[in-house]
Amino acid sequence: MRHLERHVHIFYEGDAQTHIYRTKRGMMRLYHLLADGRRQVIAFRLPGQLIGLGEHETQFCSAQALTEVVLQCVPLSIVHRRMQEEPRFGSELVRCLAVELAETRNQVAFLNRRSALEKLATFILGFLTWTGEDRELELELHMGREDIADYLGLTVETVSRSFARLKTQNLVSLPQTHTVIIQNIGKLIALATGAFEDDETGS
Amino acid sequence: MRHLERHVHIFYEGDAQTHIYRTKRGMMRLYHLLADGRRQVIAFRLPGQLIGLGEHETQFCSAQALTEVVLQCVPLSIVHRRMQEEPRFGSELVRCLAVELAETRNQVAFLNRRSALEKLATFILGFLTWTGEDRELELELHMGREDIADYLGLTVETVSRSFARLKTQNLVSLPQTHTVIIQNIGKLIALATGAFEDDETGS
DNA sequence: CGGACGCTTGAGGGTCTTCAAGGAATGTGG
DNA sequence: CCACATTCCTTGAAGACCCTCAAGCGTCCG
Repeated sequence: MRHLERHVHIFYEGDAQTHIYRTKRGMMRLYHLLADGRRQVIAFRLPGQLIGLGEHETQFCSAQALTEVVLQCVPLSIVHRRMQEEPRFGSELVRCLAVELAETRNQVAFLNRRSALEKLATFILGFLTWTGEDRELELELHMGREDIADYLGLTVETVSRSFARLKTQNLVSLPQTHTVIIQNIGKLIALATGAFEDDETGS
Repeated sequence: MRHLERHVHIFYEGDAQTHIYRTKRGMMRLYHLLADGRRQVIAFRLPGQLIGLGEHETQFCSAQALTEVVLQCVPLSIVHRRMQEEPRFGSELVRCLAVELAETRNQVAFLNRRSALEKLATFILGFLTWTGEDRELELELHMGREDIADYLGLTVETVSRSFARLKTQNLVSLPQTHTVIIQNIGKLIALATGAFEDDETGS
C-alpha cells in the first residue's frame, strides 16, 4: 500500500515495469507524450481499477496522481508466480486486459469521428459510470480543462467553449470549475450518442 | 484451417465468441459500426496475427476477409483448457493482449491529434512493419480508399487528396490505385512523426 | 462497347485551432 | 485576514483544415 501526494508520478514512460497497481483511493492519470511535445491522456483511473497492465518490459505511458491517491502495489514477480500456480488468476488477468482493450477500442472509434460537444458529453457521462454513482448527478472532475482537452484530443479553448454551450442549452451547470451538475441527462445522452444534430432551442 | 473468399465475414459484432483465429494467408479487416451508421475500421490483420482476442462473451467488432484468406481456428474451449493445464500458454495470451492494447493506445494517441497527411504517412509506414518487408518499398494495400478513410477517421475525398499531395511532394508514387511505392522514406517518416510542418518544395 | 463502381478534383461551408486579451480562482506572503 | 502574484479559465477574432456536395475521370466487368 502506498500513499501519493498530488502530481506525483509512480512511473514514467519507458521505465522498467516492476509492479501492477490497483487504485484504492483518489484518481490517477495515464498519459503519453507525443513526438511534438503534446500530451495524450490515455485514461483516468478510479478506485478499483488496475494500472500497469498490458505493457511490455517498459511502461508505455506515464502514471501520475491527480488527487491524493492510495495505491495497492503488486510486484510483477508475484503476478507471474501466481499465474504459474493458479490458472484462474491468469484467466482473470486476461479478462481485465480484454475489458481494457475493448474500452480503448471504443475510445478510438469515438474520438475519431465526433464533434467537440459530443466528445465532452460522452466524457461527462463516462464519469457517471466510472464512479458508479449513476444517480448522483453532481460530479467532481478532479482535473483541469487541460486534462480534459488532452484526453479528448481538443484544445483547452474548445473544451471551455463546449462547456459554455452545454450550459447555454441547460444540459449541465457548473457551480465550480471542477464540479458538474447534470441537469438534463436525457439530452446529454442523446447528444453523446449522436441522436441530436444541433438543437439550440433548449426547451 | 478455413479458407475464405473475399468479403466473407467470420463473425459479426455481437456474435457469440466461439473461436480464436490466426491469419495464415491474406488480410482481414476488423471494424465496428457506430450509432450513426458510420464505420470505424479497428485494425487490419496480416498473416501471423490473432483475431478474436480480448472480447467478452460477444464479439466487439465484425471480422471480414479483405482478400482471399486462410485462417487457423482454435475453439475457445481448447484455449481455456490449455490455459488451465499450461500456465505458459496463459502468459503468452497475456503478452498478445498486451501488445494489442499497446497498439490500440498508440492508435488513440495518433489518430486524435494529427493532420490527414500525417495520418496517411503513418498508415503507409505501418504497412511496412505489418508485412515485415522493411526494405521492400513497393506496397500492396489490398484495400480501397474507403477502408483507409474509415481506419484513419477521414473521408474518402481527403484520403485521395492526401495521396495526391504525397505524390506531388515525390514522397510516394502510385503505379496502381492499390499499390504504393515509397520514394523518399526519410521524408515520409519525418512527416509521420510531425517533424515537418509543411514543406512543399519537394526537392 | 456500355455501365457500374471507385477514384479524383473542385468549390463552398462548418468546425476546430491559433493567437490574443481579459477575468476568475487559488495560493503565498505580509 | 487581506493584497498580490500566479495559474487557470473564459471569450473573441481570424485563419486552417477537413467535410459535404457535386461533377468528371478511370478502371473493371459484364
